[in-house]
Amino acid sequence: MSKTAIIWFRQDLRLTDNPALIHALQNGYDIVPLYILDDDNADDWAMGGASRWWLHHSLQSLNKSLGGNLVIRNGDAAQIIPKLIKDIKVDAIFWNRCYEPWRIKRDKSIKESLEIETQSFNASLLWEPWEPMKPDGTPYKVFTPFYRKGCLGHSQPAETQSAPKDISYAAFDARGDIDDLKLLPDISWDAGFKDYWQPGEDGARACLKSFLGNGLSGYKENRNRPDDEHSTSRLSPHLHFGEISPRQCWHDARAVQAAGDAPENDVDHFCSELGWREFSYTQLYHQPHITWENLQEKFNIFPWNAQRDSKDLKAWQKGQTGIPIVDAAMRQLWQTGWMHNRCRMIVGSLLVKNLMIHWHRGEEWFWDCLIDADLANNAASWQWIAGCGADAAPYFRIFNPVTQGEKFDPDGDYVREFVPELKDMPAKYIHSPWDAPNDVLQKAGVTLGDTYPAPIVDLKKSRQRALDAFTSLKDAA
DNA sequence: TTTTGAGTTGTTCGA
DNA sequence: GTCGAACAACTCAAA
Repeated sequence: MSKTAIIWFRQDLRLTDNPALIHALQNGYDIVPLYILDDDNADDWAMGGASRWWLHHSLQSLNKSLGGNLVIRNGDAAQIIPKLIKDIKVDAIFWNRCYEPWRIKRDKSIKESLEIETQSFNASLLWEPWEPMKPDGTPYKVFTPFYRKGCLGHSQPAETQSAPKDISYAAFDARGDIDDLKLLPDISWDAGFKDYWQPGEDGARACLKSFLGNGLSGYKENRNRPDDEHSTSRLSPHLHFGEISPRQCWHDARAVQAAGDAPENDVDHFCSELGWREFSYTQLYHQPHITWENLQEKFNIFPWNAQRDSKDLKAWQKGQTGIPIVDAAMRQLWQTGWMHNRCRMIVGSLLVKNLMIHWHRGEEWFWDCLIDADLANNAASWQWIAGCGADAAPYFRIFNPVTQGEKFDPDGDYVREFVPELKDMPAKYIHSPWDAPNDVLQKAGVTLGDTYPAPIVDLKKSRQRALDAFTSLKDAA
């Protein structure tokens, strides 16, 4: 007599190294693979537009790998799952854990309410958020000891498990249709996305392979260069949707090192970036309020400039600030659904410090626009750049976008790619066109305030204003 | 309990 | 052009 199990796919849209799936098959279950788009339970954090685009294509890829057997539902998982269990004769349900507060709450409630066997597994993290703890049992608040002692001192990341060879499916016809989830936008702002990305497990594997071959060696230095498309792994959306496991990224990178094809310090640095992802998840798990509340309470009285929200925020969002590297980065985000990490810091610093706009506005915009939008990483990183996080940048660390541009995009190629109005500007002035002599501007066909905006903010004055605002916090405390 | 050393990612200024 | 110091003081982790 065959047994049937639902495999509830969530942020683990893969067959390789998928513990819930492998567990079911090893224990002789026929499976019903299921995906539920559950906006009902998501509180403030229903998936953003760019993420939905990615999800649509990732589900199509997964469904293909599953021989067209993926069951699709839309709505409250707490109602859908009991109904499915009743409709199909199901003996067990298995899933891989998610760590967003709303999902933890929902999954716990579902687990308690079901009368069949349920079991959850770890597919998304190298270490569970409750594993790297200080000797006194509390979570780390500083990255370096968290990673070195808490993570590396805890255990080696588990080995990668192969994809199952044979999958037996339980008979079930009412599968539903991915198209009915209406994940793609009505207005086709996503036109450029497909040129840059291949969602799905095959795309994820290709992405890792390309990075290990082209980007890993030299990563520690080159990772800061937005003008070099191979300088970062670009694995973030694949990791977010679980199309590849962090364990595989870790072990495959170490294997390249063992083969002598990448220096140890580059591989260490890549692994520590995976560690930062773990750190974000640990923070969110132990302090679920970080999505909206300043981790450092003294920031609760910070004088954010609410008046600037409308005009300056729009200019920032649309890449029309008149500051080239910022505009290039914000347009990269809009066009490709992704932004280089170095640039995320630069645009974040400008928004929060120079424009003194609340980090919530940046958090919301990134949530909607990023294909790799991830609750833990997004919240923790915005708190970091705003200076109110657990292990945040010191307040006086305010990025100068001109200096940053000259340092990390020295030829201006990144700016030229995304800000074509400036494509004929010489490298010397491309990061600060307002400093260029008239004849240089004229030759490049640039008229500030006409063909390209004049800067919306004076960098020097606004820097000082931010410093003064932080000083006022200190005085108030 | 107390003490000590350290803390992702920067900028500016002056020698 | 290059280099080191100042930018503050605080919290965290661990001895």
